[in-house]
Amino acid sequence: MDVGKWKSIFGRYEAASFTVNKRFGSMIKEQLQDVLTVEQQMTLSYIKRFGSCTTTELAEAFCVQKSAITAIVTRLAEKGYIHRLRDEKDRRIVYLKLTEEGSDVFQCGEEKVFEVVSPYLKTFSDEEIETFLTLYEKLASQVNEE
Amino acid sequence: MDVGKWKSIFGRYEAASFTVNKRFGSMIKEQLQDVLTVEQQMTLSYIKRFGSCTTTELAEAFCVQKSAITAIVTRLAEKGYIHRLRDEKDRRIVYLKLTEEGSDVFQCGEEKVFEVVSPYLKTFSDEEIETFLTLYEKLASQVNEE
DNA sequence: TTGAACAGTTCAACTCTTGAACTAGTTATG
DNA sequence: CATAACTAGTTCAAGAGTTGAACTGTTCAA
Repeated sequence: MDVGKWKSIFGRYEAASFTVNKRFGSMIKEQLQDVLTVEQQMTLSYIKRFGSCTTTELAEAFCVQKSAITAIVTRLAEKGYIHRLRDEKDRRIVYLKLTEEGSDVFQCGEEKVFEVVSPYLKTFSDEEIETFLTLYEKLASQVNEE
Repeated sequence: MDVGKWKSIFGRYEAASFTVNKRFGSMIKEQLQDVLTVEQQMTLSYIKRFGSCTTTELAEAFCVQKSAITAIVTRLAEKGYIHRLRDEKDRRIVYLKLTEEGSDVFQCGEEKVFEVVSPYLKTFSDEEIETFLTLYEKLASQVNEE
């Protein structure tokens, strides 16, 4: 009931996320220049966070088919930023790890992204940012329960 | 100063937005099926909101080159969802408008997207959602001041 | 009048994505 | 044990989105 209220809330969410995502996305792309694409940076980020991971894991986290991940990983491997390691026990599995260079390139990009994004976060008070992040994280965890 | 605190906040923002955007993006794509892509739906949404608009306006709003918009608009026009109207006074300008069918297709997609997204928004209390949206909108407006 | 600026398009090249078909390896069941 | 079903990952063709350079056509100002 009160569908109108929720339509209005949905519309506000749509508009805000559209603006923030397009603008931040464009700034991030600009910072990464021609070194990495945004998807490639996120892929390195994911692997770095978990130390190593598989194609299947990445496909689930990114909500895409495994073949999409294979393509991205192949490009990153060609650039020398990732290497593939076969599991000795279960030889179907391929572990993805960052190379030394991949780790450096990621870190450098992340630093640049931080420099352009953080000024916007800093316009909020401590309390505001904490409230905002807590609610955003709550939304993320709800959405993650599939 | 206190760079560590802002790195941590930045990391939390990155993680939450990654999860929410990938999951919602995938759900939205699934709802739109093979009728429209997400970008196409957002393009129709923008035109609908303003009644009519130009390629240049869309390129600015979407933070992409004009040629990217031309490609999307051409596909939408081929499907019969948009028509192009030259300005009679300044014949360089092309106004984009939805066709009857384009408006219907957009509305139908929007309804389906609402059905899958709104349940997640509804898990918040009235106060939480209002606080969250107010802060998200504040971020959007900050980011919009280029 | 002519040159600069602007709106939009075209084109080649690239990345990302899907979905189907495939290879290779593992597990379960009779 | 054999073999069928499943699993991990890759390959491939096709299509969407994107960039950046070159282009057409139009407007405007010096």
